Amino acid sequence: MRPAPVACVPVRLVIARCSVDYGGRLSAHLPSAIRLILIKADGSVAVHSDDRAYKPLNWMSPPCTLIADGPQWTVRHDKTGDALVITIEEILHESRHKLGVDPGLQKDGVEAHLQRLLAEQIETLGGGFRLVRREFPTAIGPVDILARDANGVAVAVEIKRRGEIDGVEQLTRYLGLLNRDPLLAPVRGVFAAQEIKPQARVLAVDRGIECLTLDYDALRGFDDPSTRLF
Amino acid sequence: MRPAPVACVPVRLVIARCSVDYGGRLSAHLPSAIRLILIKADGSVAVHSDDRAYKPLNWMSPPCTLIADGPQWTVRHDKTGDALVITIEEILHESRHKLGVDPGLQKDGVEAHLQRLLAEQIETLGGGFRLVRREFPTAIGPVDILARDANGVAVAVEIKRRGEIDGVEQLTRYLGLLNRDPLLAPVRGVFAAQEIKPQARVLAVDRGIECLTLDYDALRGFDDPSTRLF
DNA sequence: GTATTTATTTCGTGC
DNA sequence: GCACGAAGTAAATAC
Repeated sequence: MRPAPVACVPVRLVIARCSVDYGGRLSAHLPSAIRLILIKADGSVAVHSDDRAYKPLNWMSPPCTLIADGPQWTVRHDKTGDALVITIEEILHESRHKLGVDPGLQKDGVEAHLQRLLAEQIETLGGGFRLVRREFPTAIGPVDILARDANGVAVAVEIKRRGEIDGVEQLTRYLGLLNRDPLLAPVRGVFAAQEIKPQARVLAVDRGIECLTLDYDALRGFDDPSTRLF
Repeated sequence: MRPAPVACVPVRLVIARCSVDYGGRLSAHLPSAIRLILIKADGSVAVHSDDRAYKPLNWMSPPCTLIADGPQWTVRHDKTGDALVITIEEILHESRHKLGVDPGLQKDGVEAHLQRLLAEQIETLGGGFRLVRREFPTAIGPVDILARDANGVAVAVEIKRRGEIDGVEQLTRYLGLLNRDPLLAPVRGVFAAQEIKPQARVLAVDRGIECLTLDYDALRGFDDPSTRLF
């Protein structure tokens, strides 16, 4: 778990003519030039030129402490002692902005996207399959996909990018619960993942759960591109 | 060679409430929040929260093109077609700044530097050692240093900052090849690194490879320290 | 917790 | 231009 950013400390943007020295695992020097200095609420300091994409010319990662002694700003790593020394010659712009806590990135090449693709192409599970719903609610959390097979039998699908034992355990818990519902029981279980670990497969088969290896590219190929943002 | 930044295009700093979608090798989504959008002269766009150090939440690397259609900013990669869609809800700050061309980072202390220092001070390996050449070519790649010891026996040196097992494997392959050459065989092997992992050391010794821990500061001591900050 | 593998890796170097 | 290795790799995952 990454430490929560201190929301009351604003991000600080400084445009300045400066030179920079770094001493740590390596030594490095930046001659004088106008650069962007980005000081984040997490304490990190990054010195950017207007090229090399998102990567700074030099930086210090948290946990670190910035001490400004006149025009000499020293950023020292709290643990390793690595130091970044920024010598400010002229400040051309400075502003501070409160960003607040970020909800963070939702990566989707992962489970959620696989879930959507599989729901759209439910017959990947077998001919005659029909989707009941995604995120089918249960008392212990939502099942990724609930479907009915060609015979009308309920099928609970747990989707993972990489199928491991805990995913099988999770699906087992859902199946135990769903099978208590007379409107659903008996419920088949399908464990679907891009890659299923041998141990997980053994456990699944032992519990009567079927395994399905998902071909992400193939699923994406059948996708209707007109319905997507990209 | 990276394309020269277009100096007349200023870096652009935007603080905005926005949501972001990315579609490329993976799909990703950022829910609405206040973030820093950094648009550099090289065309790159980076969306930062005020944590996770220098790494943006999401970004697009050059060469790419930003097209602003009202509040929807689409950054499309010119070659792969990957797209970053930033939906702007509110702009809280915007400024542009001309940085000019950056003289760039002068690095010091990586493998290449260790190699140079050791080649210059080849007697670190033992009295009477002579350098044959750096980057001595073989069919499977160049050996970092080839030398002769005081008895004229060939010595192949593999240099790493951190000595791990794969470095020993690499040197082993070189030695196997070099020892087939009657002009060189028998060839001694030396595995030199600032830090050698115990497993790597055991493997090296087992294969008759000598280990040498490099003292970077001592090697550098022969260098003129007055020109350095650290 | 440590060790190993991945990455929208990025970045440099040699061919 | 492409293949390969290194990175102040960092971050996620296996054990």
